[in-house]
Formats: sequence, C-alpha cells, structure tokens
Amino acid sequence: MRDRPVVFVKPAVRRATLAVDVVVLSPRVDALAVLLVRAPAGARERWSLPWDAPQAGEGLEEAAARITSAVLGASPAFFEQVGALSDGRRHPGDAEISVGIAALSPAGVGEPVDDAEWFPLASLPAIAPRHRTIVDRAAAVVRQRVDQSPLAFRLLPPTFTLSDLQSVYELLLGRRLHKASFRRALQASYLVEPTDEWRSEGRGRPAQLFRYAPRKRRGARRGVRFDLFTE
Amino acid sequence: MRDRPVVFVKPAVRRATLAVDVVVLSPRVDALAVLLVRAPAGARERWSLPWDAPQAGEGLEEAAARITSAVLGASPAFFEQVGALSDGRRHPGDAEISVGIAALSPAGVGEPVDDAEWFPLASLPAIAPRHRTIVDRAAAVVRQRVDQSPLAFRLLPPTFTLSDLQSVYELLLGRRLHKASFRRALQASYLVEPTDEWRSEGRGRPAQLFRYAPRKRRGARRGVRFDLFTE
DNA sequence: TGACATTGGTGACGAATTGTTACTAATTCG
DNA sequence: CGAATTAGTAACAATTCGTCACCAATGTCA
Repeated sequence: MRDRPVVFVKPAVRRATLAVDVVVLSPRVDALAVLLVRAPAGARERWSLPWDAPQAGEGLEEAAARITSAVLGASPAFFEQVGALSDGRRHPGDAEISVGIAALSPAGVGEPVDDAEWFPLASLPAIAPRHRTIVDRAAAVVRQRVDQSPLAFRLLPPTFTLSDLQSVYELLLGRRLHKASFRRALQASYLVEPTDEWRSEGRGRPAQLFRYAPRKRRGARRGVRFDLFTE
Repeated sequence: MRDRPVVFVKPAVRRATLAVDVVVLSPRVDALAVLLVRAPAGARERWSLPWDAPQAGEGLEEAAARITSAVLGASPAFFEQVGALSDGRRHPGDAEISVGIAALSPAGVGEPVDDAEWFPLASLPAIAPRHRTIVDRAAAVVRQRVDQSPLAFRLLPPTFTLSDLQSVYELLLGRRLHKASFRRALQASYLVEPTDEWRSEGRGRPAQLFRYAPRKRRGARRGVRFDLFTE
C-alpha cells in the first residue's frame, strides 16, 4: 500500500495579491517594440511593464485592455496570455501572482503618455526579473502563435499589400522570409483575397491591395514533426 | 488630441481569491483519461477537477504537484500551464481567478483515492463550466506541445519500444500515425538511442528497447505555414 | 526619351520531405 | 509445419519547399 491520504481534504480558496503585467508589442521601424513605463522614484529598476490589478468583476484581458489604454491611449488589437507566474522573482508591486499578457498594437495607433516609451525588444533597459521573464515569454508565445492565429493581420489596416504582410511576419518572427515561398504558402491558405485597388508607394511597381478574408478549410493531418530542440 | 490621461496612475495590487485547478492526464486503455474528484454533497455538479489554493510561498506548479499527490498518491511527470481564467464562469470554490495546469502522469503510477476516479477525456461527466473550459484547453495545449516538448517520453519508462512511443503519441494526439513515417521522423530527430535489450511481448517479433537521449541539433528555419483554420 | 534602379509578382526546377505500399524478420500458437 | 502477429525497413510517388530567374510597372535621372 502506498503512503497517501485515503480521504481527499476539502480544498479552499485563498486571497493572493495579483497583478496583470502587460507586454504591449508594436511594430516600429525595423523592429518589434515594447512599451515600458517609468518607475516611480525609489524603485529598484527605472522602467517596468505597465501593470495593475484587475478590478472586481473585470476579466484579465479586459484589465490588459484598460491598462494599455491608460498608457497608450488605444486598445490593443490582439491578446494572448503568457502565463501566470508566482515564483519568488521580484515584481514592482510585490504581487504574489502575476498574469502576463501579450498585447499587440498596430503601428501608428495611439501615443505613449509622458511616462511611457517604446523600446526595441532586442535592447530593453533593466526591468524587474519577473518582468524580464514575462517579456521573453511573450516574444516566444507570439512567435509560436503567428502561424495559428491571425495576429499578423490584426497589426495591419483592413487592406494591405502582400509585402506589408510579409514585413509584419518578418518582424514577429525576427527573421527574413523568402518572397516566393511566402506567397505560395499564403495562396494555399485561402486567408486573403485581392481587392481591385492598387497602391503606388513612390518608386517601383504598384502593389495590389488584399484583405483578410479567411475561407473555411480543414486542417491537414500532418505527421509528427519532433521539433524538439535541446539547446 | 486624444482623450487619455496624461499622467500614468500608480497601479496597485489587489487581493483576489485564487485556485489552482489541475487536469491530471494519464494514458489509460486506448484513451487519455482525466482524474476527477467527487464533489461534496450539495455541490451543483457531482464531479470536479482536483483543485486548491497555492499555499503561501508555494509556486503554481508546486501546488499542482501537491494537489495531484493528494489525489493520486504520485507526483506528475510533467506540467504545462493552461492559462488563467477569471471569467464569470462558475468555479466549485467560487474562486475569482483559476490557474489551470495540465499534469501528465504515466500509466500505472499511483492509485486514485476513494473519492477520485479516471474518466476518458472523450466522455466526462458534468463539471463546472470553468473546469470544462480548462479541460478542453489542457487537451489542446498538450496536443500542441507534444512536438516541442518531451512530454511523450515522460509518460514512458526509461526504456521503451518504438511501438510504445508511437502509441503514446497517438493517445496524446487523438489520432493514428503511420508507422514508417513516424520512425523516419524519429530517426531524423536524434531523440532516442537504441539499447542492446529486446523485449518479447507474447506473440510477434521481439522489439528493441530505446531510451530517450536527445542530441543537440539546430532548429531548421522553416518558412511560414499558415496553419490557421477557421472552423 | 530612354536607360536604369526599384518594387511587385510569378513560373519552374531541383531538393527535401512526407504518405503509402509492400516487403522481410522474428516470434507464438495450433 | 503454416498461419497469425508484431517489428522493422526499403522504395516509390506525391507533395512541399527553397531557390533562381525572369517579367511587369513604376519613378529617377541623364
């Protein structure tokens, strides 16, 4: 016989201090940028992710939208949870639990308030360790979701050129893609449809505008991929 | 000018009632099974996921391990967060926030306590709506992670046959795989190495035993896949 | 006006990957 | 022994993918 309780003890909730930490991501010139806010004087790190506690009855994504609006003046176009953290790592408000949320905001929408600033994802200033973890996870989550979620399309205006779309994918993935391959795969996916408008952008041939118009299709049953890398 | 606060208001944490809800998954005969516990008399649903609040200073996965141990008598071999939920959906303990955690436990390890029972994932009894959501997400997360995480290997003993491994993949993915393709992909992945032992399992040719021994390799830079399905 | 730079867009070829069939190997059962 | 059963693999066909090469349409500038 195993050494274990025979009767399941009745569980109980507990009140814990909670924060929603938001990683607002937006395509800036040639790089993904993160929105940071200046920490109050006396804080150990000069900058932090925008965060707050969810209000009573407010959902987590709802709270993330509110926090983003307060800092950027615009609601994000897309949310993705990054995970809940309760390790001992330092949090600016000493929250026991942080729920990290990645929020995507299109370029040129909103303007940071005085105490907020965009930083390229690749060169952030020092932030609290827990925030650092959340940012890293947010980038990873976005890169993993970009194939399964229409998040790239949410970063573009209703109509866009295929080069625009490819640029967003490249920003999100952090690497270059081949034009012909990209378009062939896009063609096969039935995710966009052409409009009859064209846009002339200075020099070069004008580009046709497309819109996001996903058509139903079944997921192909691929084999296993074993994309498991030991770094 | 936009209608927004010019000064960022100082955020503050708030105490919220919190629960960790655990989806313990284990391969049973021909199906993935979920561990449910009998709800106390008077509860609206007869069964629920095992859950509890994390104790002070206890991490979320740590809490999940403790909860699983209390119900199954064994710690799971693998964890994966499923997300934090704070929608209005009903929770057995009326927690404002639930953190869902998928926990994988190998077959034959541990024995449910009297008030707990395995149910096939495909035919669960009625549970609280929030628990239902968490179970569905857990299944989706596991299926998505199976290619990137060694979770299948954590469900097997240290040495196993390739047929064993394929069966686990099929259980986790919920569909059949082709033997030759599976082995070819596994070969290319350098994730397992043969031992010099063989196992004779009744009738049929004996199978060689393998062990999980991932070798370093770089991730191939694939193009975009557009695996975005609109259902 | 006419070369040329620049950006958009596509066809096509070879290489790599994947789905599938079909076969061989080693064992138990009767 | 032969049939049944499970393991393991070779090889073919179909598909996907990376790449190169090219054509198209515009602006620039001599």
